[in-house]
Amino acid sequence: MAKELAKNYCPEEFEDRIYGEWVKRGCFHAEIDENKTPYTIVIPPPNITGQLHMGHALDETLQDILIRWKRMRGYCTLWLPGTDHAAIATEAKIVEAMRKEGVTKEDLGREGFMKRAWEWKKQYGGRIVEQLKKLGSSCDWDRERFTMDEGCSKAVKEVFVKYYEKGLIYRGERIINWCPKCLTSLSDAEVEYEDQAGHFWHIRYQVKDTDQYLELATTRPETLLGDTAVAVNPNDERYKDLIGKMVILPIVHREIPVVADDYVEMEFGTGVVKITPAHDPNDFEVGLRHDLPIINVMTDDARITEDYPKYAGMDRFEARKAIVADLEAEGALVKIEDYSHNVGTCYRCSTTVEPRVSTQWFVKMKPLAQPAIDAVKKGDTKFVPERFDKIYFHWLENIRDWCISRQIWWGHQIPAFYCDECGEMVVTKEDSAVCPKCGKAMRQDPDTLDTWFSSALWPFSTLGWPDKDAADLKYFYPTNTLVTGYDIIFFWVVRMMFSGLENMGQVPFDTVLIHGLVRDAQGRKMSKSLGNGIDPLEVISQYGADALRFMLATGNSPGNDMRYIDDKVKAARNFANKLWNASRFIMMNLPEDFEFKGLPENLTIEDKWLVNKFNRLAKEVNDNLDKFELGVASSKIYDFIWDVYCDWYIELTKPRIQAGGDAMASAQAVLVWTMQGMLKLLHPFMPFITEEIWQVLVGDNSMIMLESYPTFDESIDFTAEENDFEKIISAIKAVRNTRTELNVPPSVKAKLYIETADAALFAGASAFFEKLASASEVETGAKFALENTASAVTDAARIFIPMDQLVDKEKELARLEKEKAKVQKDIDFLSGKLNNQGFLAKAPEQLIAAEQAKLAKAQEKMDKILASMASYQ
RNA sequence: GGGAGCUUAGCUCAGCUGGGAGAGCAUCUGCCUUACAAGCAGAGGGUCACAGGUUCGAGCCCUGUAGCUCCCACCA
Repeated sequence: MAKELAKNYCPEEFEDRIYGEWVKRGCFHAEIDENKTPYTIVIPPPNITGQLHMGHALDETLQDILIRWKRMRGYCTLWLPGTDHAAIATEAKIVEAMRKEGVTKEDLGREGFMKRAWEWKKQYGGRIVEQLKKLGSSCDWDRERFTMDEGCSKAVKEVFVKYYEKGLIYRGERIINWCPKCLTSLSDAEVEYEDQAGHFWHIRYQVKDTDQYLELATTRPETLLGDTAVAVNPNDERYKDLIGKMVILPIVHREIPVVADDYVEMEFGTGVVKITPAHDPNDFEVGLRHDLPIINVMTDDARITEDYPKYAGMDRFEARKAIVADLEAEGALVKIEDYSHNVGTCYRCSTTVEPRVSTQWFVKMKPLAQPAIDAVKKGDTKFVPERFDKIYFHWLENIRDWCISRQIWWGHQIPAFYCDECGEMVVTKEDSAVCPKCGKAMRQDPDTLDTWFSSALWPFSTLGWPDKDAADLKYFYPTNTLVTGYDIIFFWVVRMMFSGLENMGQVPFDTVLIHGLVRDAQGRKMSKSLGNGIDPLEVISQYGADALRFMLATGNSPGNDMRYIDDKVKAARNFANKLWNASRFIMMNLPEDFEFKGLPENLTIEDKWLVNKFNRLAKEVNDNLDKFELGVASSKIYDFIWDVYCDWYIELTKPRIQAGGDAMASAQAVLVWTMQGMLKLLHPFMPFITEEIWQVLVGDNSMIMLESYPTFDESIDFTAEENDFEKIISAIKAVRNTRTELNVPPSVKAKLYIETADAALFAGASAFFEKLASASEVETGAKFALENTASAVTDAARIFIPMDQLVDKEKELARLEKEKAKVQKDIDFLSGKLNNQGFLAKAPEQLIAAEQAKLAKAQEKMDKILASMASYQ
């Protein structure tokens, strides 16, 4: 053994070094290999503004596990990394930084601002990437991309122009969601609704030339300035005769018509609705149907316009107060009720969204949505867990056109050009345009695209598209697994789906693995405002990346939220420590010149017991990973390493190691063989520690991450030996149990008399009883006539533990009585089942046989207990 | 108003296509046994939210109820 493992498990001493070695040796790089099957994951590109949080940590961990597993399974694996320009979020950050310096966007101008933004990107955009590396992410950094890099920008233009030419993109004046703080339009997906306590202001509008009033209720009295009608239901008898009449708008004293529209629910409120087409999406629709004027009463930062001098310059909420006061003064306010309603807020800054009429660019969604629906229905893409396809269908089936233009500068500028001379518009991939009509230089649309427009293309724009012959594109597309949180399905997954289908003619990935949120210990969402976020980097520096990864993978089942609990990471760290020490034990017991030659020929029964269990483990782990049950897989590995290997097998080998010679040599070989297998199985979950141990244990410059993953070996079948050896294990456990219950300290050794039909089996295991069951010596036989001994009973053996001075007859009888009751319960249960005609008639044969075998064992055990009890009578 | 998820040991959660309830932490009892006290050996602890149903058999399938959480939706 050339190198040695450090005495203590200190992940901080090797994780960075190991990562450096992987990178240096190009282990993450995907080289196209036509003899291999590709396996591709594109990373959900984190925002360049972002700092690594627990959500990323979970997302990256799951992806890295899959990638490392597939890589070891011989696939040509590509995990393509990159970052997203995060249009609004980034621009807001830069503007904020500028504000502190007293600089505005306008001061810099568009070009100056963009220059500054790119500098910002250069400075901070790499931060999150460096943080990803801390986790051990095995991304192909040679292929790192950015949504605003040259290739992605080219793809964006290509798609925009293509959609435009196909009539899938249009420009028009619509009511859109407007964020008065970000000063831009938002898509429907970017609006978050929350219940807010508010009021219902009942206001009365006078019917013109009468002393009649129409009472209506509103949650937004300030929009009254822009009212252009009042609506009632056409079937509402109460108001039928008023339809077509005019009412006087209070305060403003404008005359507006009463219109009839089905949209109005008679039962709700007073059955009368004020119609403000410029500031409410429903009212906008009503306005279209009745050809009502649209009066915008607010500026882009949601202040009242100059058209209403009394309120001009007030923001929405101030104006509301002032208008309510004026309504009251005018006698138009009837009453105020408390009312809680849904308010749309900006998903970036949480400001209340203001619906607003403006000219924007839209993607026509219906024709794009259908193929995306069909693809999932056909099973070309599957959600894990499946239930998320319902959410996906529902969203796509009810989708409205996608507003893609944003009134900010940081992003892909819309490739549309206008002629200020003649009003001509041209959409082109070129950087500039000349008016085809009057030959004048054209002005490019100042707006930029929704950040999700470019991320929608991510699975193919990053592989070289629009160059259809790009080698990466041909080899790696469609990608395989997309791993993301359920909160991103609408923003991203659906848009990648229809973009992939429309532009590539194929789904972008075959599986969408959905995970939940990582919450805090109390189950609350981690958030900046609550200050309850846990920094993954701090966790890593305290416990190591492996511990964090293992905790995230193990505590998680697809689609479900999980809580971050420090003790869980600690438990994972302890597990790493256990593995560390187990390998130290092995290495310190290997000779200097040890040469591993695989599994030896002369396996003992306990070796076969172990090998058989390992073989089954390898099968199950692969099966679980195939089904994306990562947490189940990792906990099986955990159990095997801790319970089977450390607590049993290592202890079992100690006598052989002390004995030396061939016994020792074969034990060493089996220890090493299994350790290597376990390290490989665990590697995707805990890449650092497994690599570190591997390199010391195996040496030769080999790397575990490039080894092949263990799979089920059909040629191995030691089931009989495994079952036999289980008899020894239960006997040892029974002896330990008896001794503990009788308060016998481990230091007091006793001779064991083992009465069993498997005398040879037990005789061969005497060293184990000495080592693990405090036996001074062991005698086996078919029958012993001993009195006044304690006894341990299993179905296969009755073990006498003679310790006269220690054994309290009464206590021992009581103990046996307890055990008898337990076994009797088993017998009752099993025989009840086996006497049930229905069960015998309908249960599978195999099960019946298994139950019969269990009953036989229980009965054997009962016989032995009764025999032991009899010896006390 | 629709839809989804959750409800399992004191706590946090697993539990595959239905075949006698599991883990970690916590608790109790012994152990410094020459890899590991970040450990070892033992033990206790659950009417699997509730009520029905299907079945030879239900934590798992069906129906309903309650509580919690989330998503979607144009009742102002």
